[in-house]
Amino acid sequence: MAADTEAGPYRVPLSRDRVLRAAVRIADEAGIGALTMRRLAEELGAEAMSLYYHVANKDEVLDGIADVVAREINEVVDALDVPSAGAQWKTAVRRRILAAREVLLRHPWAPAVFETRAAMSPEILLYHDRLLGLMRDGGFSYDLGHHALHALGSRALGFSQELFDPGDGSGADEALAGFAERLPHLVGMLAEIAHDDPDSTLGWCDDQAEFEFGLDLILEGLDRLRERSS
Amino acid sequence: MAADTEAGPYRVPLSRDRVLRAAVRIADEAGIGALTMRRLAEELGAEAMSLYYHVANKDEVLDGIADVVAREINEVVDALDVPSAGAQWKTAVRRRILAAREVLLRHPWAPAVFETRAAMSPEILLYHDRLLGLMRDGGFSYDLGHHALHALGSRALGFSQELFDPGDGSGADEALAGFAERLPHLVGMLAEIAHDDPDSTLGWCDDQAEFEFGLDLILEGLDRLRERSS
DNA sequence: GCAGGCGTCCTGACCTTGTACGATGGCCAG
DNA sequence: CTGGCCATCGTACAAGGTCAGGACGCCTGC
Repeated sequence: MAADTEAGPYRVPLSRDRVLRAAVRIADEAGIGALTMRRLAEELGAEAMSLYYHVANKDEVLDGIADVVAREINEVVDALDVPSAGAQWKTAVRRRILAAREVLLRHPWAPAVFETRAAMSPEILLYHDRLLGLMRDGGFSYDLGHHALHALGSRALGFSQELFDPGDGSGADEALAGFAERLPHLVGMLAEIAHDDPDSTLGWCDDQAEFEFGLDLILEGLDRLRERSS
Repeated sequence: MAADTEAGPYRVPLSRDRVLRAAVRIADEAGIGALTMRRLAEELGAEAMSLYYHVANKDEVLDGIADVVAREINEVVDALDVPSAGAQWKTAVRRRILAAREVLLRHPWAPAVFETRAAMSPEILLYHDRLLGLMRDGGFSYDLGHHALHALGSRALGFSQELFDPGDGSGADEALAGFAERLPHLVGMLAEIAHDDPDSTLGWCDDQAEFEFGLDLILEGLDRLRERSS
């Protein structure tokens, strides 16, 4: 991995590109919290202040790594070749979004960074343009396509915001058990889920399955609106 | 506002509650970025280190203000009295979520804080338990209710994650115009939207309308699944 | 009435992190 | 050789979270 750290007699020169790649590496391996300018310089065998010749400030680094991931998504997604005409739009969009999701699963820090940034990076725009294109192939009006992009929200890029997460297997169960009598429905629900899925701990959820459920719900709703409008 | 800053001969003593309230005040008025321990102490007419007698650290402050807002949501939402039996579940859930959204609009920083925290605070759990209760009134199985909570995601609490936001009126339009020829669908879409809504700048979106569109799409999808399963 | 303890608050300092400013050293044109 | 530019670095500062150790008042047991 950090092959750049050890420099031979001739050191590879820095560049905006090398800086951003190193930043992604750090975030992947040690989490976005570990990404500091000093740590980043170290990864490149340089000093912190040297980075500033290639990037304006840390914000630009964050924008940059968001763009790197977005580009990676676009590369993966453009390699897909799924027919999208008429009723096939739905499968095409579905495939595309699930492919994007796979990229994000390789960069778990990326959603958090996307959320913070303005998200109007060229690559993100490109991604949404193509997605909208698939919908147009399916017969969407621009108006419906617009609504669709908003309805999908972050799901369009392959992740969803879960404010309610019934236990990742961590200590959440006990916290919940504390006022179980005040949470009759959640407790009942978790009991049933645990029953259905015996080899999981109480309250465990299959993120992928839930993501697809929500995605399909939206896509099917959109498809109905599409049919109605045509 | 900062009536506590000026202390008479007798100063109001600190307390966890006063600290959290002051923190919410600062976030509301100056943004979450302005919320530092020193600034918080100042707001209370005290010194930074004094806060640590009432809260363990800043993380606990953030957890705390998230809980304050969640409590505010629950208060508003519990005051609602909408019938939820059978097919009425949908309106009940819809009203509840839109009411929660109104609270969040008063605390624009809250979504970002919710996203960061574990979100398993008692108040958040309570909120979701009640929401699930409404669905049960509508005839949902626990399994479908579980999927529903995941599908709603952050929308259940009244906000949605927008990674694609075609211009808040800021300089996004020009950025977009830069590679217009590479974004045919987005450009076409924005042209049409601007046309439909002449009194808005190019690309402006009605957040509230879009939120409701996405919400209704999901609720209707869930309602269909409910009918099919009964 | 008084001393010790405890609850509450504060002073000072440390550490991390981003970054401003200017110096350094190599390299190339004149 | 020499001046200038490019890329890198050293030093230093400010902001912000937090630790260690007091200071101060009130309450209680003797």
